[in-house]
Amino acid sequence: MSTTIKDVAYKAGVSTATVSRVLSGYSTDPIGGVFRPVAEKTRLRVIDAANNLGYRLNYTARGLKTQSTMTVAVVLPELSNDFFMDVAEGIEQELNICGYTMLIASSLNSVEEEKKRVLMLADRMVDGMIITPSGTLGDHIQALADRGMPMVMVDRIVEGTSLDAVTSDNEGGTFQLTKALLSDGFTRIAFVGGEITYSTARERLSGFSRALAEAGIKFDPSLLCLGGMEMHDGYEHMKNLLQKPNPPEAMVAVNLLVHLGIERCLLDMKAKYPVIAGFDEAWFSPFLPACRYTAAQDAVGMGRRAGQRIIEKIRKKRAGNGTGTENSEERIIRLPVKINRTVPVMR
Amino acid sequence: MSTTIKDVAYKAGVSTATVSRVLSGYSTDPIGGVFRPVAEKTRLRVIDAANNLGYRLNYTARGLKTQSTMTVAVVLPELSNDFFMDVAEGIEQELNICGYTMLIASSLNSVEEEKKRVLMLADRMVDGMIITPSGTLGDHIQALADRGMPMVMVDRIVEGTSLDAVTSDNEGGTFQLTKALLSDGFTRIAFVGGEITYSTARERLSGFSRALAEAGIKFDPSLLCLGGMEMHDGYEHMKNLLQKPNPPEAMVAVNLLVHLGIERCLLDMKAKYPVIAGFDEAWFSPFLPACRYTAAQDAVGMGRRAGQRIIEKIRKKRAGNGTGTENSEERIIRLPVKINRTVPVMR
DNA sequence: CTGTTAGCGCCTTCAG
DNA sequence: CTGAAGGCGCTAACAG
Repeated sequence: MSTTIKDVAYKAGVSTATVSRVLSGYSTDPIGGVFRPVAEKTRLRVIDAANNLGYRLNYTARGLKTQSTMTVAVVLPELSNDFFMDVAEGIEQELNICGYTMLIASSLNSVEEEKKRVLMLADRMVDGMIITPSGTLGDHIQALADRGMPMVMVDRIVEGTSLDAVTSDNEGGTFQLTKALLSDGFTRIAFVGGEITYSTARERLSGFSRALAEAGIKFDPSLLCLGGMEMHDGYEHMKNLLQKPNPPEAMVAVNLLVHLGIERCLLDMKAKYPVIAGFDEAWFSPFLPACRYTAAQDAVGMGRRAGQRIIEKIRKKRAGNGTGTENSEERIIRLPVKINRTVPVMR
Repeated sequence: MSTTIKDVAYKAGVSTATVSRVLSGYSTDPIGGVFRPVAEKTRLRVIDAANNLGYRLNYTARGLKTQSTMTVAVVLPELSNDFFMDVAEGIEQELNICGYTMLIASSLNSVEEEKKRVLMLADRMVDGMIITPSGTLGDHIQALADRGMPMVMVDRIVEGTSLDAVTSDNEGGTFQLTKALLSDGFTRIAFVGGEITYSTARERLSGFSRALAEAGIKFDPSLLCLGGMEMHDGYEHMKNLLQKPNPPEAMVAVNLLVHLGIERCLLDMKAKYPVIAGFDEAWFSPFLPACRYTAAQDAVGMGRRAGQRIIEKIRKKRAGNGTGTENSEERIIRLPVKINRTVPVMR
């Protein structure tokens, strides 16, 4: 097969141990990083031999020995979703800096699939795992963490687990979004979408309620349109609202997809536009006729933080002390979101 | 550490060899699939023991022995791009069916990064690789393939390699897109965007030219705005076009991002809209004021085909005969694209 | 400073 | 039908 450490050893006239030493001792690899005592001329001979033979270190084999594969697994709910892919991009950036590789899988927003994928990945001897849980149940996640797998959650949080997490200030963001609408003079404000199995949705709803409460508004329950995080959910909710005697003047959309569904429905129905304040932002937000405010998340930043976090935990684990679950730092990082007023072009 | 085959063997009162046999012999795993002679009651004892101990097969270790890790690597130019993520989704679906796991990495559209990532992944002992090349040079790709790595290209093609590929009918799609504009009566049609290092861009340009030629139009070279595949490229090109004495009446955008840039520019400049026919389609296409036609690619389908293809090659390789590069079937699969007329809402 | 010796967890002849 | 033994490619003591 491929050329191995043995071939290099033979060609350089040294033992495999020596080859291994120069390979890991002098590498910029974060795993070793320490200077290993190998005579300079021996070292050069080895390096030469390796280059001539086109030798490449086999990480799988090394992993078997060192119990570390320099890979971390990422389990996301969907791949074809800008938001999660920005998160993934951030994670990859950070991992890459430290020489880690990212293994990615999608849970398709199903807890069952998630379980399967998580196990599959764990079987691949990954060093750690970053996950956006698809449900309210985190038993399988917690179980893995308890077995010693470094883990961090990103975006969505499962309460009752002891894992670290990186997410956005969902509550605060929605609070501000709602307040912006209020100070524009709107009072009949609907809240649209939100799968309450996701922490993000719950937190956003909570921010909305608080803003209304603080403003002393008594809320019309028929304006609470919970359920769903997808485009068609927004569409359906909007359709229902339009059929009511007294539709809202403004609305808060739980996320971008729901926001888009609403916009699309308004188009189709040729409805008089209510104003929308939507969580998430996209470069095409200005194209959306009803869009007035957006809450921009730093998805890439979230990914990066999650990446840093998992690396910390992996290192801490290797250094000896447990899974790092017991660290005293704040366990949940919440990144601020930025409220923007959409430039009202071409209404 | 984790429970191993040894523990299971001990608990079941058999040898590790026997455990291994039931594990791989009876598994639905495509690797083995063959019946191995183990007495039914022994088999059950082993299975029992494994379950009790919560045993999980270590794929890394197995890989070392079998030279097969049941993982395939996917190298894409960007992660935060709907199109490529749909492709990835398709790949994952197909791989998953056969028990393979997907390792993903992004080349950031840089050949240098691509090289690094490709090698990194190869060092992880992946069974095969699917790649969307970032450049015109495919030496590193071809080299890997020659070393026996099953590989297939997706979306973009590097000529001069002997690899299989799955892509869209870029030429035909753009041809039709252009023809649609022509039959609407437009004659001054610009072609905007297109990194000629990418086969997709070259093919699309070629389809455009053919349509014009067949219609007997003599083309104004100032309407050829080559370069770039990103939003800002579309923006800049449009800006330039608007400053010319005689801007186009219609335009073909090389892809979605460029299309969006154009739209955005038109908005900002409050320009009288030319009509756009754009390669790629999105659910928000109807929101784009200038959009008249789209060419929808089946990205998920492309991914699936690529997934199937790589699995075939991996199997063929294992079955004995080389890399499968020499198969007689058509090497390049081109999926048809669908031309749609955008419903002209709210202009 | 360097070579020898054991494995990491699993699979696979080769004998029974 | 099953067990013993050797090895995949690499690293980690332990001796020199």
